[in-house]
Amino acid sequence: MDVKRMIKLSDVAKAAGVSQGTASNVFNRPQIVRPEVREKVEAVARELGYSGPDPKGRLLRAGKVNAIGVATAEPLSYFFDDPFARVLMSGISEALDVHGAGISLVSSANDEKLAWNIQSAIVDGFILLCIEGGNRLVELTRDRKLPFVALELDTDDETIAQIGIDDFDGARRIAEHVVDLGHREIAVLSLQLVDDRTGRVTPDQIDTAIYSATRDRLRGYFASLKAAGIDTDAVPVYETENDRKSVNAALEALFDGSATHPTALIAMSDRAALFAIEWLRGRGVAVPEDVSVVGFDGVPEGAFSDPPLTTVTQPIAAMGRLAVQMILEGPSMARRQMLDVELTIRASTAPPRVLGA
Amino acid sequence: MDVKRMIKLSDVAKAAGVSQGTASNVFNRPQIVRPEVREKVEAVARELGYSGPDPKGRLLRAGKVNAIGVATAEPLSYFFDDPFARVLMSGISEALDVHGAGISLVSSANDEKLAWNIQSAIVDGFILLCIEGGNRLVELTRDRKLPFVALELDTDDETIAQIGIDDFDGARRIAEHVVDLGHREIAVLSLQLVDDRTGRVTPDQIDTAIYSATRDRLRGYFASLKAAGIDTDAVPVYETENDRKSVNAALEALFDGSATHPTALIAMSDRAALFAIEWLRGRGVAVPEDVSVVGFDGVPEGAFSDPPLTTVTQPIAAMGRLAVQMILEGPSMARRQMLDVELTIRASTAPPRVLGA
DNA sequence: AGGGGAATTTGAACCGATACAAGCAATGAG
DNA sequence: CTCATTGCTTGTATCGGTTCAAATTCCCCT
Repeated sequence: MDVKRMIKLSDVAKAAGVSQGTASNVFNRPQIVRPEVREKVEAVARELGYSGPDPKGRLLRAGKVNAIGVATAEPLSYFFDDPFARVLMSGISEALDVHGAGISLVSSANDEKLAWNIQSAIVDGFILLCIEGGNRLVELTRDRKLPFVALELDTDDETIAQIGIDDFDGARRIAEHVVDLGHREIAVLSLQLVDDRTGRVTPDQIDTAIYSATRDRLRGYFASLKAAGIDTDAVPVYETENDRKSVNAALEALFDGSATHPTALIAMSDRAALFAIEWLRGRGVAVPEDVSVVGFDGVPEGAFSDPPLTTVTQPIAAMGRLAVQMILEGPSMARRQMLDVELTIRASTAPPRVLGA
Repeated sequence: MDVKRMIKLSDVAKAAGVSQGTASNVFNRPQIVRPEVREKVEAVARELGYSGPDPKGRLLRAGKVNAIGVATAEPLSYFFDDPFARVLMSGISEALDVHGAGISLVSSANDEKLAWNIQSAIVDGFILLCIEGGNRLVELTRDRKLPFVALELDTDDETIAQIGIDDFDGARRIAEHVVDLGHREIAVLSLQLVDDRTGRVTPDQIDTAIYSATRDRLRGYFASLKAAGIDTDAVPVYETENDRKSVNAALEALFDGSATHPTALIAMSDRAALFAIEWLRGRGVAVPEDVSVVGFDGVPEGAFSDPPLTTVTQPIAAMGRLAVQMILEGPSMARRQMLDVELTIRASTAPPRVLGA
């Protein structure tokens, strides 16, 4: 036998000789019950070792949990290890603290468990961190019929509440920075336009992208390049999977093949940019003297890389705060929020070396 | 009006012309219900927009939440901003991932809200992060009558399940390192022995400490100093509040007053040690050439400070994993677990400058 | 003493599910 | 043809509370 059955409110009520309703009031609205009755009930409760109503019961009746779930298709430790996630969670925490609400972390790298965890999470709403498997995440969450907002979700779907950044504008501005420095030979390390493809992209493939952020960033880059009189059809664009392997493959194609090479590399993520810097320095190519490199996202590591990375910084904490606000304030807010990004110019960019100098 | 009342299992059952029990089975043990019935129910559910049983209801019946709460008397963002907390949470996450359980973050800097949050958290157990206000936290949690384990709780209370480190041994070993280098003029930057007191401590105050970790570390230091033939009664020990202000005050007393000063500073926390290094360098005192400094805890920043900090490293992630295990495996485990620490020797310690050299 | 209004208390209905004993129908064995 | 089995299905109790209309009690006033 376990410790004998947990005693509950009705036990206390019976033992104190009052109705369950009154006992409930003793704990929830003590003012409305006569002091002597209250004390009697409290005494009995203490004697029986009863310490307040079980939240599980209250919950069912109340409906409100006072906690929101943050879900992602990664292991739980992602929330504490990943720099992006940490800043985001910090923003979320801040906003939630103001409301006195809690956070439930919902996650699993394994799809089956993820589904179950989302289905059974006890929360009032979800914030989805769609770094990976975003569509699946949205699909699963939609079934819960709770308010939710998606972050970093790469789609145009207007039926989903989401917070994003102005990809086009961010891309446009960083490309502008690059051409303003005088670069004309530019290559792009893109993220994926469609699944499972890497390598050089032809211009007409851009409009068939299924990932809208990739597409918009590309368009942003091209807008600035065109404005500078560069023939964008001739600009090499390589799709990568945002990992070292595919980035290196793209770099090999760009640098090993021909006599000339780009003087500036525009990467669509800081991660890719940092891989690129590493690869270049490994080859004795100086950054930014020989080749300038820019990223996108503004992860904290970019500030400490060597050289520090010029990039487009997302307002990550602000996104977190806004997400909480959208959940808690209900559907009164616009379904799609687009935040402005900031251009962060550090030391990975410089004017191109003058020929023959 | 809101969206019309959420439809529930009994609605589906009624609409499908089956009993609620059968409807429940369709979702929980589909194998045992005849395929045609199952399909009928599923069809009705889809039609009515019912997507699976509400976890709130299930919860009450099942009793198990499949999530554990991590509580601390700090704002929520503490979990993501503080380096110690992050490593700990990472360890907790790892262990929880294996069990497929979730995490609820329970916290609030405000005592009243903290109490409420702990009382109403929907969890199977708690891990208490007792950095601050540990006793209050324990008191609050005990009332929930759920399994819990306290981390960094500074007490000898044997009735509380807790995970700690061997403070005495860690202290002994780092002090040994210091005397082995040849230091004889040593000062200690202590944490608090009792509340609300800072400044120099007399030897006899040590045994009246209410904080056992502080006391044990001090005893550990003294054990090594005594073994090296140093008169511990003459060793200056300053209580600080682990903040810049009280650390600086102690340093002023140590370095500004007299002609001689210690050649080694033993701080009881990395935080205090890092403040000390900053203060010393601000005065043009070279670390470790003029003064060696050691810390305690092994926070990640210590590895990147200038110079990198010699310290006692706590097995933080291991503590997190163990905590989860203790909660999930029930009371079968020993109530008090003491983990070994590791001596991390970096560049903030060196032999003392030879006089007149 | 009687009446009216305020202050408490009661009892039962819910909240949304799961579990389990008991019922029923179909199949197989004897 | 009857009795067991097997395989679903049903009905109802239970999980642990909160809520609210109705009933009761209390207090004060005329």
